[in-house]
Amino acid sequence: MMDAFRDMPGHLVRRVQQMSTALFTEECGKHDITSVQFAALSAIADHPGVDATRLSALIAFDRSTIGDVLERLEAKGWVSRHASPGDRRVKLVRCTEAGAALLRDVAPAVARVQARLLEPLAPADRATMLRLLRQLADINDAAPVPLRLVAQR
Amino acid sequence: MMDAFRDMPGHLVRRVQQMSTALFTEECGKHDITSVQFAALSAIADHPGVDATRLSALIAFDRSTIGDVLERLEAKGWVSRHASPGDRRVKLVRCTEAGAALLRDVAPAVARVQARLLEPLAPADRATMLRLLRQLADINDAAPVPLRLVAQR
DNA sequence: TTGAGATTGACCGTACACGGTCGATCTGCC
DNA sequence: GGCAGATCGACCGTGTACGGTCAATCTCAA
Repeated sequence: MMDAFRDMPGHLVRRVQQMSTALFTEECGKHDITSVQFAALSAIADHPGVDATRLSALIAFDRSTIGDVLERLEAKGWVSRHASPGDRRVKLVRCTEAGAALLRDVAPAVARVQARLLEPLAPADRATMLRLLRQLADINDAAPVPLRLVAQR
Repeated sequence: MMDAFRDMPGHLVRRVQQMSTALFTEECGKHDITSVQFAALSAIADHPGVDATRLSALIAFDRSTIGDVLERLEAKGWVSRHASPGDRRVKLVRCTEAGAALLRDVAPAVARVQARLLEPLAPADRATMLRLLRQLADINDAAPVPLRLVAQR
């Protein structure tokens, strides 16, 4: 029973996530962007004029975290925030030209991260892994109450 | 190409890790322990008298992080730290009786977390997922230079 | 034996994760 | 028309991740 936690899916997922982050830093660090910032910027580019709450749902970020991330993206000149004309509570976020250029520049490096992450697996297993991961994530999306909200109580 | 990042393994792994943490909090939160603290305490119980550096290697924690985690474990009375008789730089960590009791108490909840995390998958897929995750983590262990160190340059 | 280099734990700074609160604002229902 | 309740962004506190530095200490080779 020694080191039982080594075989626990929770621990293994944490390890793989760690490898993923390390790969991202290695491939994209020179662009001064993190994986979290890339996901946010990417989603903003795909959804011009989103607000912070909708964005956090799109990329599964905590609402409390997204504010800081947006601030860093804005400081780097990759996004701009403007008050919504219709609702004075809302700030709409848009990708700037510099942000779009950066997305184009890092795209190859990001693709390399995804390839290298699954590279140790047999080719057939890579597709399986992707399918199973997507299945877990999607099922959580479709759940009547997302996990996070359950955990809150 | 809309929302391409949704299909990236890196993003999916982050999502699944998120679900794992949420499940752990839901099942074990009432014991006032996090998944990280559980892994550390569990490893300490299995390796009485480890030092912080060796412990961080056992559970794949950052050396900078382990200090804070140990401090919290010690504050809760679950571990004790003593200077090593042979090497005055080293502090040896041991699990206390209270720590051992807590490990026994949370064991069922931790088992539930692991089961619930893979529950959405077909029974055959659960074993596959576990195998592939383990394969990725193990290969990183066996690498001549672990990923983190590569990233450090 | 002594000094160069490695190792250890403490500490710092930045980035995330997430639960919670607050004031401002919008909504629908009475 | 007005108020209860929902929603928005900002902010706070704690825990984790990780790269980096520092002083104390150990090791080994010259």
